[in-house]
Amino acid sequence: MDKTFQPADIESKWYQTWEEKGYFSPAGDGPAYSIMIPPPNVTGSLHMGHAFQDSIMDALTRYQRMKGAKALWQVGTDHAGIATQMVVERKLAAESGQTRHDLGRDAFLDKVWEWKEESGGTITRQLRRLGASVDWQNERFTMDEGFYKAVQEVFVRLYDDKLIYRGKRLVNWDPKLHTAISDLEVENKDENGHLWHFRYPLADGETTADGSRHLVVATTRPETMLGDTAVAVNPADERYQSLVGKFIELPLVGRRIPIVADDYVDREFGTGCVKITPAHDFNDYALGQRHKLPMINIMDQDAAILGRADVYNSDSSANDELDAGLPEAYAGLDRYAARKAIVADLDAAGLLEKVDDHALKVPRGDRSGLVIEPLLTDQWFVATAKLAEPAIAAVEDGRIQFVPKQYENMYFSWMRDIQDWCISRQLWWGHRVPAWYDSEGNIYVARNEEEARSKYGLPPELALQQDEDVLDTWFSSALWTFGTLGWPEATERLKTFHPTDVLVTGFDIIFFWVARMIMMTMHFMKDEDGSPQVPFKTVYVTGLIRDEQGQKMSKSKGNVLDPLDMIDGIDLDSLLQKRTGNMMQPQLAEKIGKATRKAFPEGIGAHGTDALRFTLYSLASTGRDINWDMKRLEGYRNFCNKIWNAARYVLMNTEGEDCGTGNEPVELSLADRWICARLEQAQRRVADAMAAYRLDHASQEVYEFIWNEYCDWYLELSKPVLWDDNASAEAKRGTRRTLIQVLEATLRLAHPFMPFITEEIWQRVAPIAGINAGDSSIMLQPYPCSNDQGIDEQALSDAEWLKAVITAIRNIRGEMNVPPSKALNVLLRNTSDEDSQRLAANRQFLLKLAKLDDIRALSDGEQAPMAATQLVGDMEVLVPMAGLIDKAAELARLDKEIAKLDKDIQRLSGKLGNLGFIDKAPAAVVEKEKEKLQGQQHARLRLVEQRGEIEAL
RNA sequence: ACGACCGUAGCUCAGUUGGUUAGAGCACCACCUUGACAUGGUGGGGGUCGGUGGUUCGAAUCCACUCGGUCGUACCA
Repeated sequence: MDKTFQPADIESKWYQTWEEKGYFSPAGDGPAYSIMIPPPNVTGSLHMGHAFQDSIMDALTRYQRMKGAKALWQVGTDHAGIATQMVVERKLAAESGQTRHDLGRDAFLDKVWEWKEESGGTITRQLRRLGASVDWQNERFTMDEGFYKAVQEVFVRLYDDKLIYRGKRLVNWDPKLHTAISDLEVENKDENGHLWHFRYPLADGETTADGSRHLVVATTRPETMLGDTAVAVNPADERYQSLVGKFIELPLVGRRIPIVADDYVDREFGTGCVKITPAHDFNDYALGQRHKLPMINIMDQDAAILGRADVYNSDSSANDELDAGLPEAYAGLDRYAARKAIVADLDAAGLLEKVDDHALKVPRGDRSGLVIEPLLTDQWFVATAKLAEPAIAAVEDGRIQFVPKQYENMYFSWMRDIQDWCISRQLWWGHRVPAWYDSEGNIYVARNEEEARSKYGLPPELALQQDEDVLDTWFSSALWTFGTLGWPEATERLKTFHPTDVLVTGFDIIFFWVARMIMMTMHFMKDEDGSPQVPFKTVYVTGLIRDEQGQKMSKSKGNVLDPLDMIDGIDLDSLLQKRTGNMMQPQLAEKIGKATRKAFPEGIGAHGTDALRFTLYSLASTGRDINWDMKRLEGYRNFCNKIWNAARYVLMNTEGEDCGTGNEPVELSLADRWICARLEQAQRRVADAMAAYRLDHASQEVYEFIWNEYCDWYLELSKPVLWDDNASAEAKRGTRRTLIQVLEATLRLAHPFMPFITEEIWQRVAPIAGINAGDSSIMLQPYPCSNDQGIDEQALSDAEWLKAVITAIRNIRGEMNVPPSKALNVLLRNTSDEDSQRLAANRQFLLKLAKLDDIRALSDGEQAPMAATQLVGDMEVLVPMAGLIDKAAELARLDKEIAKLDKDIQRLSGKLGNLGFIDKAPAAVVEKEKEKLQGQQHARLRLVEQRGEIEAL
């Protein structure tokens, strides 16, 4: 074995072996356990957040698999409609200057599929590098044929159940992407704008209460005034009460629009008069519905002003009565150009009262970054109210539980105020809406055209045209848990693995995905008795991985870390290239380059997958964001190296030796019994941590056990036995057996967290430990679990004594600057019978680990030489000072100890002097404090005595 | 504005129902290349647990207020 652990040498080898042998497929007769991977974008690449979540899922899956479960980690990818289409469009533009319209729908889709084939391997390659034990044989893609079938099925059934409808409604329109997007895809950003105040002339010679001939309205979006269909005031506002029902002469357009009264209007804000544009503002739309106002759409798909408006009644039917004419001057102008022109024209007409600076929230599309335009369009919607009810109930009654729990509130707050979900997208890449139209616009929804004809009894000669739109990507991912398992077929997989056990995901997609999955699943998946099935029993919500400064990682900030770079390492030049090459905003490159050079002057070193994973687990306290820390990654790489070297030591001492695995007689030392007891404890703690989804605690326990117990103490304690020519064969055998068997079990304990290194070592260790595993794998071995026999408490407390004596001597050495090379003669004073027994049983350990020539108890009445002292309980550990220890230094050391005790004694006696404490605290607590005080006082007495003797020297 | 979460050592984080001297890793200081490991060993220093007030015999932990940060929702045109 190499002297240092080289992860690159072993990782791909083992992954390939596991995959080839089919170890990732669910197997056995154990209880089913399943996790669905949140499908990453098929053409994307994994970021740290994926690495985090996937590492967690893999640990859970490997853990359950080893515990005997028939474990399935379902893998797959998402077609990511808008994102993927945008990438291919950009690529097309760069390569040939063409748009998708130049190519046409079919040819364009071919291009997308080509791109998917080309880039789709990135994600799966990365998953393999992370060690993900996913079931590759059943990998799914949201656009594969079977999945499309599920999507169509759901659409048709929901339509037939009247839970999907088509309607002309106000939606968030992205003028760049030319598609509707959902509320969730809109980000509201604080921006500085203006508030324009316009004078709207009153019609028919009316005047306000104070004699003015116009009303003043304020707006942040002047261009929408072309579509105004009312001015609203508060019904209780006496300034305008008399004008309600009267009319305004809309400037520039000349339309007569009514003045209406509505509680929505805040009397205090601005002038208390609001212009109402139902076709271009959500609040106005709602108000328009209440007052049955017509809706006048003045913009096209690019958000440019139309020459003629589209006019609708409040029920969305076409309105032929109102004049659809718009001023020619603005036709074809972009909304911002139109804004400028309209403001100028109103100003020229003397109708601009004032312009104020105004901070406002601007809705921007999360993909395009453009300001979203509320636009009246025909779209498909899911009526969510009915679907939400059972979905809320499932979380309320605990059939689905969020970890951590606080996210349930987030879920409830959204679900209880849920809006209908706009599911159509004006894209080409996605699941095409399974609806057909005849020339009159009648709608026929079916799985295909044929079915549409038979279902609706349409004559063969009637021409039908399929809907051009595709469905929101989240519509298909909402079916992920059951769609991946074969639904709508009643497959064996579906029966076995649904409902799934746990969903691991980020809080940012609770609304996008989690909530919708719950709604869809509960509507379509039923038990035999007809009660709805939940998609998963637990939702484990992870936090975000941020950079060292707590900033979100993003491409434009240039602070993104690629998990593979943590694993393989990357030199500075390549990292710079990666971060600044091919940027959407090249002007940021310099700044990013500088920051990158500063953060990674040497690039990034290789750390290996196991170290990366272990770091992620150690930071995985539930639901909390993580500020990524390279130093911790290094620490856990060192941990891997520690394991590697511990194994080297064990192998050196056990390979080809008699390890007693054939049930030969053995003699077990205290160390042997102790490490077994500690292993038992560690197993219990890991099991508890896993049950509570505390992977940070689980990994911490593994770390502590391996490094601080097994390596720091047990391996050292094994040396005096193995290297002692006088030790019995039984003793050596017992130690070898313990060494190898504890290591073997520990590897299994650690395997879900660090799959590669544990496999590599285990393959060599297992046969020596007496396990006949053939060419099997650690990942198929049973997980080490508690033996139910109770823990060897005697061994634990004896070992504590042993460690305390050794530590006491080391402490004197350290503080007195006694070189480690100098062997000591140590005396023990005031020993109890137990101390004597422990001394006799562990003499060799003490001599070796504390580097002693000799250690013995003082006999009765024997005078002790001048010595430096440490206490272990009541026993004094004496290191004679002659020639070694300087008087002043020992006095100083004792003073420090005494001061420490004084502080503690003061605190304890204060506590015990408090009558309230004596009266009210539980007797056991009081008793404990009393004992503590006594012990400390005792200790202090001895040290003071000792100090006096030394001072008198 | 409302709500949630967070604020513990220089840094990144633990600290489940209130009860040893508040822990870990990294960083720091001193010593040590000893036959698994210098990606190491041994010893050590370092925190008034954001602040104030309260409940309690006892508060990092519970309550109120407050400051700072993150996120979400709602926003008035």
